[in-house]
Amino acid sequence: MAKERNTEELIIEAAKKIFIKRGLAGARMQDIADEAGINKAMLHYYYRNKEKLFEIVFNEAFSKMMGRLGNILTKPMPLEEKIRMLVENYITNIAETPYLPIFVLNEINQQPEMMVKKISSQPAFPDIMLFMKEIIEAGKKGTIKEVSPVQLFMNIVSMCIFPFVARPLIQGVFQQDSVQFDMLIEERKKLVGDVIISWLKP
Amino acid sequence: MAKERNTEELIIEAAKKIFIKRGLAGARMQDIADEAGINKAMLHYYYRNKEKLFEIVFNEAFSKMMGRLGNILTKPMPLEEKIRMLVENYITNIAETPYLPIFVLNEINQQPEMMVKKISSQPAFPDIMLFMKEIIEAGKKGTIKEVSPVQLFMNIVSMCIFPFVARPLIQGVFQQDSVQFDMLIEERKKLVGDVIISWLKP
DNA sequence: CCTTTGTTTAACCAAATGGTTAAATCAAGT
DNA sequence: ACTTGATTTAACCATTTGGTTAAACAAAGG
Repeated sequence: MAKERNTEELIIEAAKKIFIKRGLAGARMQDIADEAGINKAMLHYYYRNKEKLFEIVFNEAFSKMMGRLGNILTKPMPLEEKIRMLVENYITNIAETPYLPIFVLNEINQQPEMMVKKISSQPAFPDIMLFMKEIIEAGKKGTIKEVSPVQLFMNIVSMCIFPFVARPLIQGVFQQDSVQFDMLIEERKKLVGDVIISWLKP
Repeated sequence: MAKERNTEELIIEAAKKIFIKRGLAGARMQDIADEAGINKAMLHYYYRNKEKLFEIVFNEAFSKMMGRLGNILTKPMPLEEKIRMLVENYITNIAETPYLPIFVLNEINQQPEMMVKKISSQPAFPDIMLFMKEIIEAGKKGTIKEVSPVQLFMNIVSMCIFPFVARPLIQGVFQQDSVQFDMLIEERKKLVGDVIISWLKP
């Protein structure tokens, strides 16, 4: 009955590559089939249609992008150390799949309603909520300056993700080749922490 | 001979709306024609083909996004004040056309080669280069901490632009309605300046 | 009035694209 | 060997889509 059970896997891997590169509108089913080295009909046999296939790819990409934040946030350690580790870890993780952010962000902007549904059904990011509470309490206690935890979060995530999203622009404007760009990113693993911590000093 | 000379303008306006909303791959020529309230053939009559039309829209969007930086950078004033004004002004400007950044960034990532060509032919952003020199000198003089001007620039632009690019995500995760989001942005006009300045304190 | 020249439209076209199907293939189970 | 049920393929289909064209229209100029 069952043949090689990895046709499904082949398809998903190929779909990831094509969708993330071209986006939902720009991706072609034929290209995904070619990338996987299989017949186009197999895509529909295993995953019904383009949207269903896209949904799987997108959900995984989305989880990957968000999940990387959580696992740091929960660990118990001094706040400053935690923020520094969060930044370093997050940048390192993104650098492994640098095209994920622009893909996820663009598709989200293409269908903002999807976001509302997806978020509403999800566990509401308890890690992030806990971290925000920690920030508020540290502010009241005087350990750090009192700041809006949402703004803090936006600042951290902005400085971690944006360089990857704007990579071709940055390389163009500042005339940086790929090696130089990677060095900038490496430097930011500490630098972004510095920026945030200096801002939070009471 | 000539009828209403604003058909060309109608087309451009419609093209902007559709391209910025859907991207190059997602935009449909028929939708642009409908938006402009004219016959589809007119698009080709005035602008040859989809790519030519897109190029016009993209170039204007790109210039708009970059140009907004320059006009602040050149004015002579104390560095701290200049940075604060730059941030406030840039955020205000982006807020007027909040969909431009994700559009420009996504299309750039879709065709990174185009970036190289476009940048190479442009005046190389002399405003930005001057500003970077000013940062280096202020660092040597001890007015501010010695930092990489490229990193400084990335930090500023990241915190200014990213919130707009990630808007649906931010609203979802932090359960912010549109009014609340606008308030966050308003707050950032000063806050981002604070973050940068505190980091630059010697 | 009629010619001329730029503008606009409806109809049309070929290629691309997402999706389907009927037949072929393959791997057990008997 | 034969049956059975899942898997795979080539050919096909309907729709969409970017682009074209021939004819209609409109506004001067003579």
